[in-house]
Amino acid sequence: MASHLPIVQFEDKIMKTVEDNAVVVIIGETGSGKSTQLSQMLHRRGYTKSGIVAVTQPRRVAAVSVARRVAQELGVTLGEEVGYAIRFEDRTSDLTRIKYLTDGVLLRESLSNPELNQYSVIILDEAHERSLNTDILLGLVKRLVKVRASKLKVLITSATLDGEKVSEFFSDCPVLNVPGKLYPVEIMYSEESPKSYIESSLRTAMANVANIYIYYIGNDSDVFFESFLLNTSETPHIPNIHVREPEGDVLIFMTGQDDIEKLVSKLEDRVQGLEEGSCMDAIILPLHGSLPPELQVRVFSPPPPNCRRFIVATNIAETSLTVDGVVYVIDSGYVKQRQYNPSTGMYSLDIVQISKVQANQRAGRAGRTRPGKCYRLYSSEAYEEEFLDVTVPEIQRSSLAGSVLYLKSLDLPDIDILKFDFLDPPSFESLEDALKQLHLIDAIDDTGLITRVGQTMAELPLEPSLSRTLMEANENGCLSQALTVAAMLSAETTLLAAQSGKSNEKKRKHPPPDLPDGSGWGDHVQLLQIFEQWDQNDFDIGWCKDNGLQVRGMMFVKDVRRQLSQLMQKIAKGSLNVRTNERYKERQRGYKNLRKALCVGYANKLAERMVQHNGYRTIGFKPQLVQVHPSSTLKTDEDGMFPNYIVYHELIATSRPFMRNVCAVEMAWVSPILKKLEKLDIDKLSGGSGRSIREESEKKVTSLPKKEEAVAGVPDDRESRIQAARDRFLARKGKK
DNA sequence: GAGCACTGC
Repeated sequence: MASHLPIVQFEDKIMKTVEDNAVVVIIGETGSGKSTQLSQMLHRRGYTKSGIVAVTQPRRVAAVSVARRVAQELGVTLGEEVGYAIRFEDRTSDLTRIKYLTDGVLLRESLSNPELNQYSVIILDEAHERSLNTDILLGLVKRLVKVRASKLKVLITSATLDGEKVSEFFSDCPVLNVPGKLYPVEIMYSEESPKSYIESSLRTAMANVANIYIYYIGNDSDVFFESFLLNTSETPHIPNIHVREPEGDVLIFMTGQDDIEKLVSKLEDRVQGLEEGSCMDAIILPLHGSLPPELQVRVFSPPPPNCRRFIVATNIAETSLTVDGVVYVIDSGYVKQRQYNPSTGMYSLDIVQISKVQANQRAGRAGRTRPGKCYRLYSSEAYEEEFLDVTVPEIQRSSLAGSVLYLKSLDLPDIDILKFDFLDPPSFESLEDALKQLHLIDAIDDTGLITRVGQTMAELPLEPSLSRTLMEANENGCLSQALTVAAMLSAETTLLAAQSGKSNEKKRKHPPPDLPDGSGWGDHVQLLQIFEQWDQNDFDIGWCKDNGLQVRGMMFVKDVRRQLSQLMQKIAKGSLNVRTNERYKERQRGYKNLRKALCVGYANKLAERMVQHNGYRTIGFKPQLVQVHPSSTLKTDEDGMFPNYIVYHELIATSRPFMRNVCAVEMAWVSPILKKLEKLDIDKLSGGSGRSIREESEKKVTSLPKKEEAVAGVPDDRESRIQAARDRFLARKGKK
């Protein structure tokens, strides 16, 4: 059946260890079969008699596909003995003994059943990816093991570099290693880090020897450098894969859409310049998240004979999508990562060095079908000395308002959020920021206790600002509209139809004239109007296409809205049906109520316009000068000025700090928030224990040697490393 | 006047 999988030989040892220990860490490399086999072994050994075996996955597709395979191997119908649960889709039944689910779903389940009594075993799979949800589950599960004594078994699968740390976290529980089923991958390092990883990737993939003469004529030093190296016979760091290496596809890791498009066009140019018959044909395929699905699936169809594919991808190819046929990997060593700064409340999207775990994951992509090669565009010294062992966990890069509210809502007597046992604790500042934000939106009182409003908010699968908006909208009679806005914002990035290439550039600058404009109040109102119009068009798919909206995204909005409506049903005061009022005056009154509810919900995301110009200053954080994103539909008055106060959905620094998705609010609604801010006492909010913990944690940090700090992921050190990496990156990219 | 990596409830 699955006897070819390496893990099967270890069954006795694994099961003996599980029997003797409450928690076991399993280090299983790619292809070991851990995701499909562990649950079946436990089933065979009778662990499914006393409860269900739960296996969490960070991604929906993984939960579904692994469940499907296990059902097949056991010869049962999916949804019976073996099932899965993801958002909007619960394919389990009373018969279910093995259940695959996303970590988010398990977290939601523990809200209604904090001890997760239905499960006899919980397997946290892919824990090394360190998703926000997995990290919270790790803390909860650690507590559960104590609470449920010997009745619960926990298995955690992770990566080599992380295993010991997880084991320490669980009182030095045993760590078992299971080999993977990857073919050997030869790793090649560059001698030094390149000035430009686009150029360097290009050279590695397809150096153009025919152009040497032309290059010599140019006097640009970089160009000369390239020709010099090409002309030397011992140049292992310019491997010229396409010309020198036997068949097999090439996967190139870039950081984002921009770089991908640049490299794709350069590669295409080189393919044009190749001498007829000198080597095999080549197809260049971009692969990134904002590519429409029909273009993404192109990477799954095999190339025509005598043709090599070059897949230029973002991180999406690191874990989410597996491309068959890849034998060569080119790794830039960088990734685009979102980080949150709790003192400014701002997110930024930075290009940072990947971790060793990521580098190895990328390399592994070359060895799935036969021995492969990985070309690292950085030196082995950089890998050893600069790269972090493990990716900085999401919990240290995100706003924690939602997670803190969730933990508070569990109301576990023995858990204090500020002392919560995290594998990698977030900074104290970040926790304080979360408490402050939660207090501003009435989710916790001034002593840090969760309020009734907060309790209901936690039950909604939304970020706190939106949950609070729904609560308030329910009070002032615009819940239906607020539900729509919340659902639209949940899908926002997948809403607009993807633009491919530059031909659509013009279309984007002139959006279809019949899409509503938010009546000048901003983007929330516009999102509401768009959905209402779709409703008036009987949720017609053609209507979406005509208006440049992604059908998938809009269907998702409908799903989310339905789910939220169901959750709100119990407390709803008015109708939850989408219904647009035909009369202008009543519509305006509806918008006013909605904006008012948004102002209450987004009290933690408020900005005040500067006196003389259209820049805004954030309120409630270390003040930042920020701008309304140019894509916003917010209107200026007859003097060309924006409203005095707005709330924003997100603050993100790209080329500059921008507020994305804003809504005009009124001074009268803002005043109570300002008063609340004046009275805010952070030490009281953190239950009085704040100061002592802060001092303790500061002491801890200063007493550690520098190298240890980096390993422990201490934020200050991390930031300087990120900054250093960014400086190096910018210097290489040659941004003058 | 800008453009966002990837997930998930």
